[in-house]
Amino acid sequence: MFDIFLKYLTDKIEISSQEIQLIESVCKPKKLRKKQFLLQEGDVWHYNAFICRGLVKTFSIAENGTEHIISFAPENYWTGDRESLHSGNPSRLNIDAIEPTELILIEKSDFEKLCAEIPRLNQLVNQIIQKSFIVSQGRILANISFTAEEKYQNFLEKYPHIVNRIPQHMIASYIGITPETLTRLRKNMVKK
Amino acid sequence: MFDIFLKYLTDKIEISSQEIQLIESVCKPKKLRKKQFLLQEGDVWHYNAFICRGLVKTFSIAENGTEHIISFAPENYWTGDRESLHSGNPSRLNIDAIEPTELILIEKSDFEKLCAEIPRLNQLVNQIIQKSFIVSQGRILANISFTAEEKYQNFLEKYPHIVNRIPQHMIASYIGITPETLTRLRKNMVKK
DNA sequence: CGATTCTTTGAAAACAGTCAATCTGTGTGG
DNA sequence: CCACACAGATTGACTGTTTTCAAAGAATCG
Repeated sequence: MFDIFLKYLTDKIEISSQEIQLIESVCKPKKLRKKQFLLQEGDVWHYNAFICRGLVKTFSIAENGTEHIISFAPENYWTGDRESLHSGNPSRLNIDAIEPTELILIEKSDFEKLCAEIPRLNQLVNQIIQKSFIVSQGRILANISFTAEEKYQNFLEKYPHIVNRIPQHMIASYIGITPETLTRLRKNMVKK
Repeated sequence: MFDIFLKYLTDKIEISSQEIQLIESVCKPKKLRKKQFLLQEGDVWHYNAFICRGLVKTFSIAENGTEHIISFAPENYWTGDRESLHSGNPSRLNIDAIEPTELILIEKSDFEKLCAEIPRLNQLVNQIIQKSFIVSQGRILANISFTAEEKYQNFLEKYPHIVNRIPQHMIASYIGITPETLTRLRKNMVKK
């Protein structure tokens, strides 16, 4: 499992074998079964999590019980709740596994030490956060300016690699419409 | 104008007088009249911009000419297009002044030098980006899970300090509804 | 196979958008 | 200082889209 993470890292930055050892020493591998929670509302999140295999989703649950999906994270993506991680407050989010998943957890304090020791890693992390921000700005624009159909199209274009691994009703949740509406809108799209 | 920026900085991080000189040497003050563009679609954005006084908005223009507002930035906020800044591609966004505005521009290359020279500043920048990301995640959740009325309520709660400086139709644009719908929804809220 | 999860369908109701007209307040130029 | 122009807000009537709820069909998994 660590080898996957290592491959990801060495693809992005140069690291010495000493640094690799340091990193490995703080990595906690974890496996999730389908539907198993990685983070549950009310708990404090204090990790950085890297997905090696599988697929998880981050979501919030409304008072009426509806799930609203904030993000998907397949292999080679990071996940977690940065808000809870940063503030130390109980999370309002949930993360669970859509597929059986293998991931690596790094404790907040360990991760900070790593970043202090390995400047390139620190840079990488900051780049990732910046990129996440840019992506989420794009999603906001889609949210406020696109029609339901355009939002779906946009999703298909942006995430072709994971579309067929995600049930339709979760895509509906992600783009902010009901599953029924998505069904109908797809029927319309086929016609054209 | 620089004094405002300096106050902001010294409130957040410690800086030596030498560093202050260095910073000041790369700051370009700029004034905008109401409705004046800071950035126009198609241009490449290569600054970091700090608002000292006034208020600007960042928006995208749809094919039919509708403006979709992605963010507001009043005094003591940063603005710009991180996507264009990062990629070097022409921007798809516009930034213009809602109020007469005074701001400070720092060239991308100068800014990078500053960050390299002043680690605390670099840290501050990364914190700001991380915070922006957390905020935009919250906005996405609001977008996909709230009703129009809740979105408006949410806006009032989150931005009380600037609500009365922003015309209603711009708030409507920001939350992704038409100005007419906002009018009606406000009338409903008064009743209760 | 049986159970569960996911998708589809239908009909009605709620909601939001469009377009055009009117109203209100502000500020500028004569 | 007034009148007029302009931007912004509101209203009405209408249309179109999306949700809701309930039920029935697929598909998948153990």
